[in-house]
Amino acid sequence: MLYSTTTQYALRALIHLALIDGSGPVLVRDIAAAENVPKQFLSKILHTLRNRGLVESTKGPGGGFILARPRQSIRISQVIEALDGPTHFDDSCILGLEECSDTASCALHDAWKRFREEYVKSLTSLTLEDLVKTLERKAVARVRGRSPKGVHPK
Amino acid sequence: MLYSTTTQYALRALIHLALIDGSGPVLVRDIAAAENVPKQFLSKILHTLRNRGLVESTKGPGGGFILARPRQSIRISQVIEALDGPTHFDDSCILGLEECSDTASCALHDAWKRFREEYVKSLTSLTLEDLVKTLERKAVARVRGRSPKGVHPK
DNA sequence: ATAATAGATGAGTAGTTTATCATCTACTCG
DNA sequence: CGAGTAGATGATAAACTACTCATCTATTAT
Repeated sequence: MLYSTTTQYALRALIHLALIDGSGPVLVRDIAAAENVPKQFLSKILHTLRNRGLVESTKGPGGGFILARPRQSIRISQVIEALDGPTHFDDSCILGLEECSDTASCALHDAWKRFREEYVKSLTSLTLEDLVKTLERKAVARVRGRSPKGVHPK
Repeated sequence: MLYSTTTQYALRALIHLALIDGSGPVLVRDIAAAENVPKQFLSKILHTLRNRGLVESTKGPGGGFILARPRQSIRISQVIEALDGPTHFDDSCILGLEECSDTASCALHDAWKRFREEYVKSLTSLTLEDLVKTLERKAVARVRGRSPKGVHPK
């Protein structure tokens, strides 16, 4: 598993918030139910996302969580960094060596470096807005796909 | 960290064995010292590598570990699978969803799929032999690089 | 005020990972 | 055979992850 459960839950919660962006605060309880995630655990994850400036919370009736910034300005890489730490995207050695740089490097350094750069680039370019659009596109495709009598786009 | 400590140690031990391939069995103690890894822990990792058919062990004086197959026929992907399980290269959902296939997929499914395919391909094509050659090439480059009076290759 | 609502937070539990220790088994050599 | 060598293995411990429980604090409505 590439990401910890914590990071997976965080991404799912933020995607959930991005999908209903603008409709006011969302309850932890509702996110937990919709995403099938333990409520109290999610509460703590959202708390650290708040400390990282990704969401805002309000207490009391009518309270809940909203995105702290517009969804097109929250990058997936920022979410992952917020929870797994900046070292996730570091040039740290894949074999766990202390000393592993471009000049004195392990056997997998070059292959891993090329790969990691692609990875970081793609996660840095993706925002919550992009994910919402992807989901909307998929939803449309599914509806068309299941239309009776073969109603398909040209 | 992409790989568990266990997998990192296993890769380092196998690369170590591949480097001195043909010189007879190597002691756990020697691998542990060279790779700076706890000896007894490494012993257990090597034991599971033996169960997976990647190394062979002999007890008693003159004993130790050797590669079970020629180094050009041990793929990096096989080493990782041997320890992290086959699910590591699965098409399992990056967001941890139960239901996430090409038809009903999460917001990151497509991006992740493209990426994972590249990743699996590169680890499947790399063998221990390739890593040994990489290290040898690097060693040569370093020696040339530090030659006095600017003795560099054309 | 006070009752209801909703997030915040400390303490504790269960399971996994990463080890360490002691002991056992198998093999070689003299 | 028996002494030494080297891997095999079970028990245990520390640290981390993924939670749960109980309680506290802040906000709103009446």
